Amino acid sequence: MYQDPLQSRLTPALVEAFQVLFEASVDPERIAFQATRPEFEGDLTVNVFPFLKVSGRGPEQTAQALGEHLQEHVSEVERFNVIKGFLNLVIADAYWIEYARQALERDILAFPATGSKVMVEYASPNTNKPLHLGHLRNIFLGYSVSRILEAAGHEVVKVQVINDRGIHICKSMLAWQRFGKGETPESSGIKGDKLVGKYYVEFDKALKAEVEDLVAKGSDREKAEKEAPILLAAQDMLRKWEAGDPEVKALWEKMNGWVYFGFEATYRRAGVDFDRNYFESETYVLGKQDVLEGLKKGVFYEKDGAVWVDNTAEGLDEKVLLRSDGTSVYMTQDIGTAIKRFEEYPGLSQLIYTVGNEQDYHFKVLFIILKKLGFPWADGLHHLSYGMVDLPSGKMKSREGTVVDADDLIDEVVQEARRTGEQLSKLDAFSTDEKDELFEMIGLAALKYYLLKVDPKKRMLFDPAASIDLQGHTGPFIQYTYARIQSVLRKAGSWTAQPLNVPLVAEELLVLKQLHQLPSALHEAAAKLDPSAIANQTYELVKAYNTMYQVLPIAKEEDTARRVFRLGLSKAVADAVRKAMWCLGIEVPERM
RNA sequence: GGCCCCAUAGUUCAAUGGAUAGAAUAGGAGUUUCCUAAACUCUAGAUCCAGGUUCGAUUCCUGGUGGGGCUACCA
Repeated sequence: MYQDPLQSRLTPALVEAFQVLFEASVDPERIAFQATRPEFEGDLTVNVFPFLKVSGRGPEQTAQALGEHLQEHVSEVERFNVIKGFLNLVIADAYWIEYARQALERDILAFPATGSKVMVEYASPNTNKPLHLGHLRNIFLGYSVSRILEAAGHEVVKVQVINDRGIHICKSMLAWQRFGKGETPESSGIKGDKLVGKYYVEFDKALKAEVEDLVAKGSDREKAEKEAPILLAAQDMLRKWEAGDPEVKALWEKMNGWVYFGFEATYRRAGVDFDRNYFESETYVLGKQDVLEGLKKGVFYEKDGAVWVDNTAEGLDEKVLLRSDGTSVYMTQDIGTAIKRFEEYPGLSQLIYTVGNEQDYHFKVLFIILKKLGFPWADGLHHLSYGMVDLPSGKMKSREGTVVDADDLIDEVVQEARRTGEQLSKLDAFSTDEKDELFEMIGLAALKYYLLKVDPKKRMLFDPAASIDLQGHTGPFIQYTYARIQSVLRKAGSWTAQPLNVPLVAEELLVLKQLHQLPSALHEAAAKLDPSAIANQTYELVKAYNTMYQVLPIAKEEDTARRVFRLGLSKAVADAVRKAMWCLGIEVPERM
């Protein structure tokens, strides 16, 4: 379990106290600290209820005895008070002042290198449609987790899977061939992924028309939906693709090229990148051999000519891995791709799949299979499962046209940032380019923070109005605080940090306590693959800072020692905020 | 049908089994001759229901209600 410096100082002292006072040995893991509630005096609280059996005394007596021991033996503990079973410890100012000094000198959000290498997969788009809001949660989440793991000392490999083959892209290709009249992104001015998406919709329209036509002619609807000529033509195209037909391949390459170019533009604007792209067209053949070997080893079994895995002992079902005609299913290629990745990147300790929770079952099965196949790395597989994004109007459904397009959404948040920014008219000194850059930064911060402040596991509601909010618990609020500090530091001119030897005032202490919590939040975020931990603690920190800023003079403080201390604290907060936001994939401006 | 996830102020989100359940937003009241008011202060407002475990349950267990997802020799 991770402990901050204070806790790792106090824990052994408490263990010792139990030994000395009660002749009892307690498991250090069981000693839990919590921040003292603001209505009581103290900084850190130890709850002694769990140890009453060990101490053989009442809660007050136990806490009192422990408190006395700590006060005597731990220099950081200045005094304490006991309320019921709660031992509230007052930590000496010297500790906090020393922490402020350290935070000014080093990056408190950089953990020592662990030597372990982690692969994070965080996008797996199909190439027949542009990216939407759901992809954005996926992308921002995965990117942030990559950065958090990096800050936590791991080496990270960021990858995406591009589903570039299959019936979906053939549908777009066929519709373009029939109705496109040679339209290209250049000729139409339409972004490549949007153009291909347009023909996917065209296909769907044509298919519906054909089905209606067939039904009107007396055909059964279900049958018509399976046998509409345009659908058969698309299936035929897929077969030609698999057979390597040069004409089909050329068209496929051309249209996928448009899509990649479009995706790249969106990724660039969103500020994310990948170290390696996996294309389904290259990986879909993988896995078959591995399944056959598994069959030989008796891990799988054959039934009606198909290869199955039996996971009933694990509480799951049986699942086909190879059809009776020998062809693969999704699971097959995922098995093969995982194996390939561990071959390509020897020594990977973890492979994290950032994929929506509708695939929970799929990954449970995948991981069990790889374990059954005996791969030692199978324990390092992890599904970072995130919840769906709902709209106020309900679920996003591409069929009903209720999806929120990623590019449009980014445009909107940036526009909103512009509207507010122009209104506040604080930016007169900015050039047009500088303004553009700033509004882009603010808009994206609003969007990213909105999506990242929520526990990834949970389904969330995307309220467009709230997502472009720039006030309150938002990314722009954090950016604003950062810019504010930079402004103070600029105005302060040059100064030299020096230790403070007068008591801290309440507002300074609150800021320091929140700053002190930030590394723990990073650790939690890394352990749980949950950016919301660091997002929320960063918010707590800037809130405390703003309160201090409001009530205490900083650059204008007349007492020099206090002045440089507050400047130092301000800079330490700004540095930590910048790094914390970096962990979320969010940039911070020097002015706003 | 089977399996999985979720339920907290009007709304959107927090809360390692611990003290009087925190924020934001919307509502009400204030703060600017002073370092950026995208800020700050005050105010009102919530654990789906019923059992159980525990010194102590929003948290764990069982049942119920409501919502969502998965459950093809489709991709």
